[in-house]
Amino acid sequence: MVFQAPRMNAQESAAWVGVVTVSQLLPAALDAQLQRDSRMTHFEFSVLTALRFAPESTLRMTALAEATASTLPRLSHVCSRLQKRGLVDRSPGVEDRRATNVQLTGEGRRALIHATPGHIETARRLVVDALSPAQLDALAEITAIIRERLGHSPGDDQSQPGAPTWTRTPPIPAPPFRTEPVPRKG
Amino acid sequence: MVFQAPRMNAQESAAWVGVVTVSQLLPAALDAQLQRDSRMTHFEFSVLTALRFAPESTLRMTALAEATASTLPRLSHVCSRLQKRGLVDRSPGVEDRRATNVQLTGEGRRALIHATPGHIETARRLVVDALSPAQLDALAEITAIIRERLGHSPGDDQSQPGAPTWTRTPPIPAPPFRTEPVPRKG
DNA sequence: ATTCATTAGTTGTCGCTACAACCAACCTAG
DNA sequence: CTAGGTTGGTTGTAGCGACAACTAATGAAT
Repeated sequence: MVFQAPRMNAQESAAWVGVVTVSQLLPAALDAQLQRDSRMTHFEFSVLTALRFAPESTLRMTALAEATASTLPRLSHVCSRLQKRGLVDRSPGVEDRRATNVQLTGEGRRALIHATPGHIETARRLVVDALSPAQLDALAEITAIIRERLGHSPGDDQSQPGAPTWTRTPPIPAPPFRTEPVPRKG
Repeated sequence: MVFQAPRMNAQESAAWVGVVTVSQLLPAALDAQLQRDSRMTHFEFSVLTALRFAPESTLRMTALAEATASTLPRLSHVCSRLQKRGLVDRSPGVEDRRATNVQLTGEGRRALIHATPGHIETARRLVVDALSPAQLDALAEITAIIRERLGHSPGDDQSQPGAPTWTRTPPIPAPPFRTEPVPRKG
């Protein structure tokens, strides 16, 4: 294994500083917009959106954690608050009684429908509409690579083939927004 | 101004979800590594690094806020903690007595020197070494565009020519790492 | 000189998240 | 059936960041 110099050239540094800065500012911007316009966190929005596209508008905690690239403890706290606000319901699982099923309520759906347009506008204004199609492709590819790297921790060397290579933060992304005018069936 | 559909196609969605997911996971990963190995936040690391490359290892709060793409209140809290830990000193300005000059202490420099290699390794492992030179260029360009968009808020329409176009989160990035083998003087 | 507005920074409070500890249900192996 | 381990989830705590309110110093206008 070749030793990598612990320094960066100008090209590397520009890319690194860029991605770090955006990673710092973008979440804050998304939270600010959603808080201001819809009184919810971007993470809460992600949770509600994940539920929205799930069958029965219901997911168990583990699935929800994967869908939002989050952790159980964080999710548990957030769902408690969302439940207190009446945006989701929680019920123990029937098949496996350890499980907890989280369901989007009518009020939750309404809140989400109210929040979505502004959020997508923000997403367009800050990122999507600012980039060329080629850049969008590049960004998707680059983030996919980084996400894969983010999956495994540094000490995670006992890679069983076929087994998941990540420990805590699963690489599965949040569900994308509904794409395009829905294609006709048949 | 043309109305933009509040939906995304597959291409847009992939890029958006990608950048959001990375923005969520990358800061956590950086914090985790630095906390584990050096007992400091990534933001604290940024602050110390900014000071390290400043003349006299000193910057006033405002400059430090710009250098770290942060806000005064946040910075103030962080500097208080860093001072308590003996990593920086704070002294009132002489020219302008409202100002506060923050200086890196010897101990702060030592802590930073201890932390830096591991952090750069992490940066390489997670991002830099995973991307081709073309991708690094693309990433730098894309993040520059997004950063510019992140500068101005949506309601910020009274753009005075020459005046800064941002309100709260200045777009100026943190100082890059020292580049390449240092060029010989003369 | 007095007033008012602006700039620089600090502080208080609240909400969110990470981490660790914990509990309960399931699932084997004996 | 029961002991030990694993999985699914919750809770407690401590620390960080956002926002607003505040103080203090500067500068400009009268």
